[in-house]
Amino acid sequence: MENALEPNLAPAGEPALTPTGRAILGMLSLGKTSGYDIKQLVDKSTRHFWAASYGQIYPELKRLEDQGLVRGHEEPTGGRPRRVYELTEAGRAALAAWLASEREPLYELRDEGMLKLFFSDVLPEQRLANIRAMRRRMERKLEQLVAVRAHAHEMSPGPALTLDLGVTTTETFIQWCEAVEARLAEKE
Amino acid sequence: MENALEPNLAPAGEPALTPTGRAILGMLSLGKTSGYDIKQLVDKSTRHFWAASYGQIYPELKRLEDQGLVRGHEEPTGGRPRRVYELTEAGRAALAAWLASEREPLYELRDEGMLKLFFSDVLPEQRLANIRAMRRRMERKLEQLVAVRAHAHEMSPGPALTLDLGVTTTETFIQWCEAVEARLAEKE
DNA sequence: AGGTGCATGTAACAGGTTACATGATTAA
DNA sequence: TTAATCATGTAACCTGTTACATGCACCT
Repeated sequence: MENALEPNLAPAGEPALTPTGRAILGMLSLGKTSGYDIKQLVDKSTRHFWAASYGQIYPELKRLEDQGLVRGHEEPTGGRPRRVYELTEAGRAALAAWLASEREPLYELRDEGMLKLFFSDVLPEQRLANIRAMRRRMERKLEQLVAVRAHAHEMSPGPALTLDLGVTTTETFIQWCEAVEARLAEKE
Repeated sequence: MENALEPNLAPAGEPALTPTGRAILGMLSLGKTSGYDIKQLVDKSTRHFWAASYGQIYPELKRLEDQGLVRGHEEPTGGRPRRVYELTEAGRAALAAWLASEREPLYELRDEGMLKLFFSDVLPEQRLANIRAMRRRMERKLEQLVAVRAHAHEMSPGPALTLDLGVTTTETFIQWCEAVEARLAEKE
């Protein structure tokens, strides 16, 4: 009988963190910021493999503060309210514990383009168009990744490596599409 | 002002389909089966880019039947109940409409391994271990993909191409890991 | 007699998105 | 003055997973 642990069960004593909670702690390790800025940063940097919405970020920051992992204080910009958060010592420890944890990391992919390709025998005349559409999407993604990489010189190893991996796999995807497109177009 | 359409809004007259509903219609295009068999097939074939659980499949089959897109009837195996579904004409048309649709396909990725790499500057001594863990996971995935590919000769183009794309990108991922691991190990 | 696989289904939960509400600041 | 951007937050909704409940069939 397998003694299956719950995926997010914290290892004795450590606070339970949601996946988004972990991501937010990570973002705060890059410097103290507001919920709004976290969203901007996510959209610029990790969105291709980890997205987040305001509806998730703001409540999560509150929960993290309740757990003592982050500390927030008001830093209004003129009359415009602004709440800035930073990691506490406990938060930094929780972040390090996560990074060192050997628990199977969450991996979830839902790719409708691939699903369309999988079922493309039903409508073979659409197959080439589907692959072209997938390639175009990947080209857009590559463009954005490359645009961010333009700041590579100011990047530390973590983000730089992640970005490079993204670029490499995206390029492979595009090359595969090009090769298959050529093969399919030839047959016509 | 952008006139943003709801993602799943059906193009006038066509039945609204959930993402899982589309996947189920696709699976039924491969032949009539039961909910149980759909789950087995998904786990064997599309799970790396499109998973499904019983809790989703059974209610969805019922909804699809209510919409007239599939038709189910009892086909017990001895005393063991079994409900087998097949596409109706309307279902086949909905499937074709989906495959031909130019709506931006759903793409969702949540990869905690990448997130760990992104924040690895907080705990640089774990970086190499994180990358190794990612490579091991990808090697397991590749193994499963290759195992399915052993039946490639009996596969039609759709599944075969999808599988090939999966193998190609996974191999690239692994090669990237190997290269970076070598670079990091050298520095130590 | 007992374990594994076949087979169906539901209820509770978790996690996340979207749309909405609100309002200040800044640049055109 | 008006649009875009900064900034926070919530409620309703959607989608999906997990755990559970049930029971037959087959093999050892």
